[in-house]
Amino acid sequence: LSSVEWRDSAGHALADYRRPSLAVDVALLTVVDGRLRVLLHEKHDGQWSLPGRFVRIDETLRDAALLALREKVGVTGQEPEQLRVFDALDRDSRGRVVTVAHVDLVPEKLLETATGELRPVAELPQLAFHHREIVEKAVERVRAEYRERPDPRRLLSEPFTLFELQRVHEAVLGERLQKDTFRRRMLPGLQETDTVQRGTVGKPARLFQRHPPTNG
Amino acid sequence: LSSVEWRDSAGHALADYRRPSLAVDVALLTVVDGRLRVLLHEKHDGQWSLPGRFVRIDETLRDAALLALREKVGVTGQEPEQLRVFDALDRDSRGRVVTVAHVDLVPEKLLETATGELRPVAELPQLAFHHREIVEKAVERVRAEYRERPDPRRLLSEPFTLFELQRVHEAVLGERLQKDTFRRRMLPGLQETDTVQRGTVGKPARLFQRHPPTNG
DNA sequence: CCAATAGTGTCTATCAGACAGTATGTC
DNA sequence: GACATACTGTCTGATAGACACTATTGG
Repeated sequence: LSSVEWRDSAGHALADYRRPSLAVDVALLTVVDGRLRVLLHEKHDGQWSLPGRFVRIDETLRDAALLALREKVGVTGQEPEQLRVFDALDRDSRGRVVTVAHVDLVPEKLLETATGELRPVAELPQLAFHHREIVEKAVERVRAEYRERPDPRRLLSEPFTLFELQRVHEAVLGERLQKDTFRRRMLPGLQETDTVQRGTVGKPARLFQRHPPTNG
Repeated sequence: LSSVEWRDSAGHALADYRRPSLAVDVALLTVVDGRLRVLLHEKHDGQWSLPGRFVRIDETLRDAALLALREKVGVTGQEPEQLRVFDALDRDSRGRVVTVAHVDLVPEKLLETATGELRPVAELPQLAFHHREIVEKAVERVRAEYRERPDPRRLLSEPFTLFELQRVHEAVLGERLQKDTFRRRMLPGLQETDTVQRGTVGKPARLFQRHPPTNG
Protein backbone atom coordinates (compact mmCIF):
# COMPACT_ATOMS: atom_id res chain seq x y z
CA LEU A 1 0.00 0.00 0.00
CA SER A 2 1.76 3.12 -1.18
CA SER A 3 0.10 6.01 0.57
CA VAL A 4 1.55 8.41 -1.98
CA GLU A 5 -0.91 7.08 -4.54
CA TRP A 6 -3.74 8.22 -2.40
CA ARG A 7 -2.74 11.83 -2.80
CA ASP A 8 -3.53 14.05 -5.71
CA SER A 9 -1.30 16.71 -7.23
CA ALA A 10 -2.18 19.19 -4.47
CA GLY A 11 -1.09 16.71 -1.83
CA HIS A 12 -4.51 15.97 -0.44
CA ALA A 13 -5.32 12.44 0.61
CA LEU A 14 -8.43 10.81 -0.79
CA ALA A 15 -10.13 10.83 2.56
CA ASP A 16 -9.92 14.62 2.62
CA TYR A 17 -12.64 14.86 -0.01
CA ARG A 18 -16.27 14.03 0.48
CA ARG A 19 -17.29 11.20 -1.77
CA PRO A 20 -20.53 10.20 -3.47
CA SER A 21 -22.36 7.15 -2.18
CA LEU A 22 -22.70 4.24 -4.56
CA ALA A 23 -25.96 2.35 -4.95
CA VAL A 24 -27.57 -0.23 -7.22
CA ASP A 25 -31.12 -0.33 -8.58
CA VAL A 26 -32.54 -3.42 -10.23
CA ALA A 27 -35.27 -3.71 -12.82
CA LEU A 28 -36.38 -7.29 -12.15
CA LEU A 29 -38.42 -8.47 -15.11
CA THR A 30 -40.56 -11.56 -15.56
CA VAL A 31 -43.34 -12.88 -17.76
CA VAL A 32 -46.79 -13.47 -16.30
CA ASP A 33 -49.94 -14.05 -18.37
CA GLY A 34 -48.03 -13.51 -21.57
CA ARG A 35 -46.89 -10.01 -20.62
CA LEU A 36 -43.48 -8.69 -19.69
CA ARG A 37 -43.65 -7.21 -16.19
CA VAL A 38 -41.38 -5.42 -13.76
CA LEU A 39 -41.36 -5.84 -9.99
CA LEU A 40 -42.02 -2.55 -8.17
CA HIS A 41 -42.24 -1.85 -4.51
CA GLU A 42 -43.97 0.98 -2.73
CA LYS A 43 -41.88 3.12 -0.44
CA HIS A 44 -42.98 4.72 2.81
CA ASP A 45 -43.92 7.93 1.03
CA GLY A 46 -46.23 6.03 -1.33
CA GLN A 47 -44.05 6.34 -4.41
CA TRP A 48 -43.29 3.33 -6.57
CA SER A 49 -39.68 2.47 -7.15
CA LEU A 50 -37.28 -0.26 -8.14
CA PRO A 51 -35.55 -2.30 -5.44
CA GLY A 52 -32.21 -0.71 -4.63
CA ARG A 53 -29.49 -0.64 -2.03
CA PHE A 54 -26.28 1.10 -1.09
CA VAL A 55 -23.08 -0.73 -2.00
CA ARG A 56 -20.84 -1.51 0.95
CA ILE A 57 -17.09 -1.59 0.84
CA ASP A 58 -16.77 -5.36 0.64
CA GLU A 59 -19.52 -6.02 -1.90
CA THR A 60 -19.46 -6.33 -5.65
CA LEU A 61 -22.25 -4.69 -7.62
CA ARG A 62 -23.65 -8.13 -8.35
CA ASP A 63 -23.77 -8.98 -4.64
CA ALA A 64 -25.41 -5.67 -3.84
CA ALA A 65 -28.00 -6.17 -6.58
CA LEU A 66 -28.85 -9.67 -5.36
CA LEU A 67 -29.07 -8.43 -1.77
CA ALA A 68 -31.37 -5.60 -2.81
CA LEU A 69 -33.69 -8.13 -4.42
CA ARG A 70 -33.59 -10.35 -1.34
CA GLU A 71 -34.08 -7.61 1.22
CA LYS A 72 -36.44 -5.27 -0.57
CA VAL A 73 -38.71 -7.67 -2.43
CA GLY A 74 -37.86 -11.12 -1.09
CA VAL A 75 -36.66 -12.57 -4.36
CA THR A 76 -33.73 -14.73 -5.41
CA GLY A 77 -32.30 -13.07 -8.49
CA GLN A 78 -30.21 -14.85 -11.08
CA GLU A 79 -27.80 -12.77 -13.10
CA PRO A 80 -28.18 -9.04 -12.66
CA GLU A 81 -26.48 -7.25 -15.54
CA GLN A 82 -25.27 -3.65 -15.59
CA LEU A 83 -27.24 -1.22 -17.71
CA ARG A 84 -25.66 2.13 -17.00
CA VAL A 85 -24.75 4.57 -14.28
CA PHE A 86 -27.07 7.41 -13.26
CA ASP A 87 -25.15 10.26 -11.76
CA ALA A 88 -27.15 13.48 -11.93
CA LEU A 89 -26.23 15.72 -9.00
CA ASP A 90 -29.86 16.21 -7.97
CA ARG A 91 -31.09 12.63 -8.53
CA ASP A 92 -31.66 11.88 -4.91
CA SER A 93 -32.93 14.44 -2.45
CA ARG A 94 -31.15 12.63 0.39
CA GLY A 95 -27.70 13.56 -0.88
CA ARG A 96 -25.24 12.61 -3.56
CA VAL A 97 -25.97 9.09 -4.67
CA VAL A 98 -24.59 7.58 -7.85
CA THR A 99 -26.50 4.48 -8.84
CA VAL A 100 -25.69 1.61 -11.16
CA ALA A 101 -28.86 0.42 -12.87
CA HIS A 102 -29.19 -3.33 -13.41
CA VAL A 103 -31.56 -5.65 -15.22
CA ASP A 104 -32.49 -9.23 -14.45
CA LEU A 105 -35.12 -11.48 -16.02
CA VAL A 106 -36.30 -14.54 -14.11
CA PRO A 107 -39.07 -17.14 -14.41
CA GLU A 108 -42.32 -16.48 -12.58
CA LYS A 109 -41.59 -19.48 -10.37
CA LEU A 110 -38.83 -17.58 -8.55
CA LEU A 111 -41.25 -14.80 -7.64
CA GLU A 112 -43.69 -16.82 -5.56
CA THR A 113 -42.39 -15.27 -2.35
CA ALA A 114 -42.07 -11.78 -3.76
CA THR A 115 -43.48 -8.70 -2.09
CA GLY A 116 -44.41 -5.77 -4.30
CA GLU A 117 -46.33 -5.64 -7.56
CA LEU A 118 -45.64 -6.99 -11.01
CA ARG A 119 -46.66 -4.21 -13.36
CA PRO A 120 -46.72 -4.64 -17.15
CA VAL A 121 -43.86 -2.64 -18.60
CA ALA A 122 -46.28 -1.10 -21.06
CA GLU A 123 -48.28 0.49 -18.23
CA LEU A 124 -45.90 1.94 -15.68
CA PRO A 125 -47.08 4.14 -12.83
CA GLN A 126 -45.16 7.25 -11.79
CA LEU A 127 -41.75 6.12 -10.59
CA ALA A 128 -39.19 7.70 -8.27
CA PHE A 129 -35.86 9.10 -9.50
CA HIS A 130 -34.99 8.01 -13.03
CA HIS A 131 -36.51 4.60 -12.56
CA ARG A 132 -38.76 4.86 -15.57
CA GLU A 133 -35.71 5.34 -17.77
CA ILE A 134 -34.05 2.35 -16.13
CA VAL A 135 -37.04 0.12 -16.86
CA GLU A 136 -37.12 1.28 -20.46
CA LYS A 137 -33.44 0.52 -20.90
CA ALA A 138 -33.86 -2.85 -19.21
CA VAL A 139 -36.69 -3.79 -21.55
CA GLU A 140 -34.70 -2.67 -24.56
CA ARG A 141 -31.76 -4.80 -23.45
CA VAL A 142 -33.66 -8.05 -22.92
CA ARG A 143 -35.59 -7.54 -26.15
CA ALA A 144 -32.33 -7.20 -28.07
CA GLU A 145 -31.12 -10.45 -26.51
CA TYR A 146 -34.34 -12.30 -27.31
CA ARG A 147 -34.20 -11.15 -30.93
CA GLU A 148 -30.81 -12.84 -31.26
CA ARG A 149 -31.05 -16.13 -29.41
CA PRO A 150 -33.64 -18.57 -28.08
CA ASP A 151 -34.58 -17.70 -24.48
CA PRO A 152 -31.13 -16.53 -23.38
CA ARG A 153 -32.31 -15.78 -19.83
CA ARG A 154 -33.70 -19.30 -19.40
CA LEU A 155 -37.30 -18.51 -18.63
CA LEU A 156 -38.29 -21.91 -20.04
CA SER A 157 -37.17 -25.20 -18.59
CA GLU A 158 -35.91 -27.77 -21.07
CA PRO A 159 -37.02 -29.46 -23.15
CA PHE A 160 -39.58 -27.22 -24.85
CA THR A 161 -41.41 -27.02 -28.17
CA LEU A 162 -40.89 -24.24 -30.65
CA PHE A 163 -44.43 -23.11 -29.97
CA GLU A 164 -43.74 -22.68 -26.25
CA LEU A 165 -40.53 -20.85 -27.09
CA GLN A 166 -42.41 -18.57 -29.45
CA ARG A 167 -44.98 -17.66 -26.76
CA VAL A 168 -42.18 -16.62 -24.40
CA HIS A 169 -40.48 -14.53 -27.07
CA GLU A 170 -43.75 -12.87 -28.00
CA ALA A 171 -44.31 -11.93 -24.37
CA VAL A 172 -40.83 -10.46 -23.99
CA LEU A 173 -40.93 -8.61 -27.30
CA GLY A 174 -44.51 -7.46 -26.86
CA GLU A 175 -45.50 -8.43 -30.40
CA ARG A 176 -46.79 -11.41 -32.35
CA LEU A 177 -44.31 -13.38 -34.45
CA GLN A 178 -44.68 -15.51 -37.54
CA LYS A 179 -44.00 -19.17 -36.83
CA ASP A 180 -41.97 -20.02 -39.91
CA THR A 181 -39.67 -17.02 -39.68
CA PHE A 182 -39.31 -17.55 -35.94
CA ARG A 183 -38.44 -21.19 -36.43
CA ARG A 184 -35.71 -20.46 -38.92
CA ARG A 185 -34.21 -17.69 -36.77
CA MET A 186 -34.08 -19.83 -33.63
CA LEU A 187 -33.03 -23.22 -35.04
CA PRO A 188 -29.29 -22.44 -35.22
CA GLY A 189 -29.34 -21.86 -31.44
CA LEU A 190 -31.28 -25.02 -30.64
CA GLN A 191 -30.45 -28.66 -30.21
CA GLU A 192 -33.05 -31.13 -31.43
CA THR A 193 -33.90 -33.93 -29.01
CA ASP A 194 -35.10 -37.34 -30.15
CA THR A 195 -38.44 -37.03 -28.40
CA VAL A 196 -41.69 -35.33 -29.28
CA GLN A 197 -44.56 -33.97 -27.25
CA ARG A 198 -47.31 -36.55 -26.52
CA GLY A 199 -51.01 -36.30 -25.82
CA THR A 200 -51.77 -33.23 -27.93
CA VAL A 201 -54.07 -32.84 -30.88
CA GLY A 202 -52.45 -32.68 -34.28
CA LYS A 203 -48.94 -33.55 -35.34
CA PRO A 204 -46.76 -33.89 -32.23
CA ALA A 205 -44.18 -31.14 -31.80
CA ARG A 206 -40.49 -31.93 -31.58
CA LEU A 207 -38.80 -31.07 -28.28
CA PHE A 208 -35.67 -28.89 -28.21
CA GLN A 209 -32.90 -27.81 -25.87
CA ARG A 210 -30.72 -24.72 -26.03
CA HIS A 211 -27.42 -25.28 -27.76
CA PRO A 212 -24.62 -26.55 -25.55
CA PRO A 213 -21.89 -23.91 -25.04
CA THR A 214 -19.53 -25.97 -27.20
CA ASN A 215 -21.18 -24.53 -30.27
CA GLY A 216 -20.53 -20.96 -31.42
CA LEU B 1 -34.31 15.67 3.72
CA SER B 2 -35.93 12.81 5.57
CA SER B 3 -33.24 11.28 7.70
CA VAL B 4 -35.30 8.12 8.09
CA GLU B 5 -34.55 7.23 4.48
CA TRP B 6 -30.88 7.04 5.30
CA ARG B 7 -31.44 4.12 7.59
CA ASP B 8 -31.69 0.51 6.60
CA SER B 9 -33.97 -2.10 8.11
CA ALA B 10 -31.61 -2.63 11.04
CA GLY B 11 -31.70 1.06 11.87
CA HIS B 12 -28.17 1.86 10.83
CA ALA B 13 -27.49 5.16 9.15
CA LEU B 14 -25.63 5.11 5.83
CA ALA B 15 -22.59 6.76 7.37
CA ASP B 16 -22.19 3.75 9.68
CA TYR B 17 -20.95 1.63 6.80
CA ARG B 18 -17.67 1.99 5.00
CA ARG B 19 -18.23 2.78 1.37
CA PRO B 20 -16.30 2.10 -1.82
CA SER B 21 -14.59 5.00 -3.54
CA LEU B 22 -15.83 5.90 -6.99
CA ALA B 23 -13.46 6.68 -9.83
CA VAL B 24 -13.48 7.19 -13.59
CA ASP B 25 -11.01 5.93 -16.18
CA VAL B 26 -10.98 7.22 -19.73
CA ALA B 27 -9.82 5.53 -22.91
CA LEU B 28 -9.09 8.61 -25.01
CA LEU B 29 -8.85 7.54 -28.64
CA THR B 30 -7.66 9.42 -31.70
CA VAL B 31 -6.41 8.79 -35.21
CA VAL B 32 -2.80 9.57 -36.12
CA ASP B 33 -1.08 8.35 -39.28
CA GLY B 34 -4.14 6.36 -40.27
CA ARG B 35 -4.15 4.29 -37.10
CA LEU B 36 -6.51 4.29 -34.16
CA ARG B 37 -4.54 5.09 -31.01
CA VAL B 38 -5.16 5.40 -27.29
CA LEU B 39 -3.53 7.92 -24.97
CA LEU B 40 -1.62 6.21 -22.15
CA HIS B 41 0.36 7.73 -19.35
CA GLU B 42 3.12 6.23 -17.29
CA LYS B 43 2.69 6.16 -13.55
CA HIS B 44 5.39 6.58 -10.94
CA ASP B 45 5.89 2.83 -10.73
CA GLY B 46 6.54 2.62 -14.47
CA GLN B 47 3.28 0.95 -15.38
CA TRP B 48 1.15 2.23 -18.24
CA SER B 49 -2.41 3.15 -17.49
CA LEU B 50 -5.40 5.14 -18.65
CA PRO B 51 -5.99 8.60 -17.21
CA GLY B 52 -8.32 8.33 -14.23
CA ARG B 53 -9.49 10.20 -11.19
CA PHE B 54 -11.61 9.86 -8.09
CA VAL B 55 -15.11 11.30 -8.31
CA ARG B 56 -15.86 13.97 -5.73
CA ILE B 57 -19.21 14.58 -4.15
CA ASP B 58 -20.15 17.55 -6.31
CA GLU B 59 -19.00 16.16 -9.67
CA THR B 60 -20.82 14.25 -12.36
CA LEU B 61 -19.01 11.36 -14.01
CA ARG B 62 -18.66 13.46 -17.13
CA ASP B 63 -17.01 16.28 -15.16
CA ALA B 64 -14.67 13.82 -13.46
CA ALA B 65 -13.73 12.24 -16.78
CA LEU B 66 -12.98 15.62 -18.36
CA LEU B 67 -10.96 16.66 -15.30
CA ALA B 68 -8.97 13.42 -15.43
CA LEU B 69 -8.07 14.17 -19.04
CA ARG B 70 -7.12 17.74 -18.19
CA GLU B 71 -5.08 16.95 -15.09
CA LYS B 72 -3.46 13.65 -16.03
CA VAL B 73 -2.70 14.17 -19.71
CA GLY B 74 -3.38 17.85 -20.42
CA VAL B 75 -6.15 17.30 -22.93
CA THR B 76 -9.53 18.89 -23.54
CA GLY B 77 -11.93 16.01 -24.03
CA GLN B 78 -15.21 16.25 -25.86
CA GLU B 79 -17.92 13.79 -24.92
CA PRO B 80 -16.80 10.99 -22.65
CA GLU B 81 -19.32 8.18 -22.78
CA GLN B 82 -19.85 5.44 -20.21
CA LEU B 83 -18.71 1.95 -21.13
CA ARG B 84 -19.23 -0.08 -17.99
CA VAL B 85 -18.41 -0.32 -14.32
CA PHE B 86 -15.48 -2.36 -13.05
CA ASP B 87 -16.01 -3.47 -9.49
CA ALA B 88 -13.83 -6.46 -8.67
CA LEU B 89 -12.96 -6.43 -4.98
CA ASP B 90 -9.23 -6.77 -5.64
CA ARG B 91 -8.98 -4.44 -8.63
CA ASP B 92 -6.93 -1.80 -6.87
CA SER B 93 -4.30 -2.63 -4.29
CA ARG B 94 -4.87 0.75 -2.62
CA GLY B 95 -8.31 -0.23 -1.41
CA ARG B 96 -11.84 -0.63 -2.63
CA VAL B 97 -12.26 1.43 -5.76
CA VAL B 98 -15.15 1.03 -8.16
CA THR B 99 -14.42 2.65 -11.48
CA VAL B 100 -16.63 3.73 -14.35
CA ALA B 101 -14.83 3.19 -17.64
CA HIS B 102 -15.36 5.84 -20.32
CA VAL B 103 -14.48 6.29 -23.97
CA ASP B 104 -13.86 9.46 -25.94
CA LEU B 105 -12.61 9.94 -29.50
CA VAL B 106 -11.20 13.31 -30.49
CA PRO B 107 -9.31 14.78 -33.46
CA GLU B 108 -5.52 14.81 -33.30
CA LYS B 109 -5.65 18.61 -33.19
CA LEU B 110 -6.93 18.56 -29.61
CA LEU B 111 -3.96 16.47 -28.49
CA GLU B 112 -1.20 18.92 -29.35
CA THR B 113 -0.63 19.74 -25.69
CA ALA B 114 -1.01 16.16 -24.50
CA THR B 115 1.48 14.44 -22.25
CA GLY B 116 1.77 10.66 -22.48
CA GLU B 117 1.99 8.37 -25.47
CA LEU B 118 -0.40 7.57 -28.28
CA ARG B 119 -0.15 3.83 -28.73
CA PRO B 120 -1.89 1.98 -31.57
CA VAL B 121 -4.76 -0.01 -30.12
CA ALA B 122 -3.50 -3.05 -31.98
CA GLU B 123 -0.20 -2.99 -30.06
CA LEU B 124 -0.91 -2.34 -26.41
CA PRO B 125 1.75 -2.64 -23.73
CA GLN B 126 1.02 -4.23 -20.38
CA LEU B 127 -1.61 -2.11 -18.67
CA ALA B 128 -2.54 -1.62 -15.02
CA PHE B 129 -5.80 -2.94 -13.55
CA HIS B 130 -8.34 -3.96 -16.16
CA HIS B 131 -7.33 -1.19 -18.49
CA ARG B 132 -6.71 -3.49 -21.43
CA GLU B 133 -10.30 -4.66 -21.26
CA ILE B 134 -11.45 -1.06 -21.10
CA VAL B 135 -9.52 -0.16 -24.24
CA GLU B 136 -10.92 -3.17 -26.06
CA LYS B 137 -14.46 -2.24 -25.11
CA ALA B 138 -13.82 1.37 -26.10
CA VAL B 139 -12.55 0.34 -29.53
CA GLU B 140 -15.49 -1.98 -30.02
CA ARG B 141 -17.90 0.82 -29.16
CA VAL B 142 -16.50 3.45 -31.54
CA ARG B 143 -16.19 0.87 -34.31
CA ALA B 144 -19.86 0.00 -33.96
CA GLU B 145 -20.72 3.69 -34.22
CA TYR B 146 -18.52 4.20 -37.28
CA ARG B 147 -20.11 1.24 -39.04
CA GLU B 148 -23.50 2.93 -38.71
CA ARG B 149 -22.96 6.59 -39.44
CA PRO B 150 -20.45 8.90 -41.10
CA ASP B 151 -17.87 10.13 -38.59
CA PRO B 152 -20.23 10.33 -35.59
CA ARG B 153 -17.47 11.61 -33.28
CA ARG B 154 -16.61 14.47 -35.64
CA LEU B 155 -12.99 13.72 -36.29
CA LEU B 156 -13.27 15.50 -39.65
CA SER B 157 -14.10 19.17 -40.03
CA GLU B 158 -16.73 19.99 -42.65
CA PRO B 159 -16.95 19.98 -45.54
CA PHE B 160 -15.13 16.83 -46.58
CA THR B 161 -15.00 14.47 -49.54
CA LEU B 162 -16.13 10.87 -49.42
CA PHE B 163 -12.53 9.82 -49.89
CA GLU B 164 -11.40 11.74 -46.79
CA LEU B 165 -14.30 10.26 -44.87
CA GLN B 166 -13.37 6.79 -46.02
CA ARG B 167 -9.77 7.22 -44.82
CA VAL B 168 -11.00 8.15 -41.34
CA HIS B 169 -13.38 5.20 -41.19
CA GLU B 170 -10.67 2.83 -42.35
CA ALA B 171 -8.39 4.07 -39.59
CA VAL B 172 -11.05 3.65 -36.91
CA LEU B 173 -12.17 0.24 -38.15
CA GLY B 174 -8.65 -0.98 -38.80
CA GLU B 175 -9.52 -2.39 -42.22
CA ARG B 176 -9.74 -1.30 -45.85
CA LEU B 177 -13.16 -0.56 -47.31
CA GLN B 178 -14.53 -0.68 -50.82
CA LYS B 179 -15.38 2.79 -52.06
CA ASP B 180 -18.67 2.02 -53.79
CA THR B 181 -20.14 0.10 -50.87
CA PHE B 182 -18.86 2.73 -48.46
CA ARG B 183 -20.42 5.51 -50.49
CA ARG B 184 -23.83 3.88 -50.53
CA ARG B 185 -23.75 3.12 -46.81
CA MET B 186 -22.77 6.66 -45.83
CA LEU B 187 -24.83 8.74 -48.26
CA PRO B 188 -28.08 8.60 -46.24
CA GLY B 189 -26.24 10.29 -43.35
CA LEU B 190 -24.68 12.99 -45.50
CA GLN B 191 -25.80 16.31 -46.90
CA GLU B 192 -24.44 17.19 -50.33
CA THR B 193 -23.04 20.71 -50.65
CA ASP B 194 -23.07 22.63 -53.93
CA THR B 195 -19.29 22.87 -54.08
CA VAL B 196 -16.57 20.49 -55.19
CA GLN B 197 -12.91 20.10 -54.33
CA ARG B 198 -10.58 22.20 -56.54
CA GLY B 199 -6.98 21.83 -57.66
CA THR B 200 -6.80 18.04 -57.73
CA VAL B 201 -6.10 15.72 -60.61
CA GLY B 202 -9.06 13.87 -62.04
CA LYS B 203 -12.76 14.51 -61.63
CA PRO B 204 -13.26 16.85 -58.68
CA ALA B 205 -14.88 15.26 -55.63
CA ARG B 206 -18.14 16.61 -54.27
CA LEU B 207 -17.95 18.08 -50.75
CA PHE B 208 -20.34 16.84 -48.04
CA GLN B 209 -21.55 17.74 -44.57
CA ARG B 210 -23.07 15.49 -41.93
CA HIS B 211 -26.82 15.41 -41.95
CA PRO B 212 -28.54 18.12 -39.92
CA PRO B 213 -30.28 16.70 -36.83
CA THR B 214 -33.67 17.41 -38.42
CA ASN B 215 -33.34 14.18 -40.38
CA GLY B 216 -33.84 10.79 -38.76
C1' DC C 1 -61.68 -39.81 -43.48
C1' DC C 2 -61.52 -35.25 -40.84
C1' DA C 3 -59.65 -31.84 -37.83
C1' DA C 4 -55.78 -29.78 -36.05
C1' DT C 5 -51.30 -28.59 -35.45
C1' DA C 6 -46.16 -29.16 -37.00
C1' DG C 7 -43.01 -28.31 -40.31
C1' DT C 8 -41.22 -26.71 -45.14
C1' DG C 9 -40.72 -25.32 -50.31
C1' DT C 10 -40.49 -21.27 -52.49
C1' DC C 11 -41.39 -16.50 -53.97
C1' DT C 12 -40.20 -11.67 -53.18
C1' DA C 13 -37.95 -7.60 -51.56
C1' DT C 14 -33.91 -5.86 -49.67
C1' DC C 15 -29.25 -5.29 -49.03
C1' DA C 16 -24.10 -5.89 -48.94
C1' DG C 17 -20.39 -6.69 -51.77
C1' DA C 18 -18.07 -6.60 -55.97
C1' DC C 19 -16.96 -5.62 -60.90
C1' DA C 20 -16.64 -2.83 -64.50
C1' DG C 21 -18.47 0.68 -66.75
C1' DT C 22 -19.33 6.05 -67.52
C1' DA C 23 -18.45 11.05 -66.18
C1' DT C 24 -15.59 14.97 -65.64
C1' DG C 25 -11.91 17.30 -64.28
C1' DT C 26 -6.24 18.54 -65.05
C1' DC C 27 -2.36 18.65 -68.01
C1' DG D 1 -6.55 13.72 -76.45
C1' DA D 2 -4.42 11.16 -72.40
C1' DC D 3 -4.93 10.25 -67.91
C1' DA D 4 -6.56 10.17 -63.26
C1' DT D 5 -9.98 10.14 -60.16
C1' DA D 6 -15.20 10.47 -59.02
C1' DC D 7 -19.25 8.34 -59.43
C1' DT D 8 -22.84 4.63 -60.83
C1' DG D 9 -25.39 0.64 -63.37
C1' DT D 10 -25.85 -3.88 -62.52
C1' DC D 11 -24.95 -8.69 -61.19
C1' DT D 12 -24.70 -12.02 -57.34
C1' DG D 13 -25.47 -14.14 -53.10
C1' DA D 14 -27.42 -13.95 -48.46
C1' DT D 15 -31.32 -13.06 -45.70
C1' DA D 16 -36.02 -11.71 -43.66
C1' DG D 17 -40.71 -12.03 -44.31
C1' DA D 18 -44.69 -14.04 -46.05
C1' DC D 19 -47.79 -17.44 -48.33
C1' DA D 20 -49.34 -21.71 -49.06
C1' DC D 21 -48.31 -26.25 -49.34
C1' DT D 22 -47.17 -30.99 -47.24
C1' DA D 23 -46.66 -34.12 -43.02
C1' DT D 24 -48.29 -36.50 -39.07
C1' DT D 25 -50.85 -37.31 -35.33
C1' DG D 26 -55.75 -38.21 -32.52
C1' DG D 27 -60.41 -39.13 -33.00
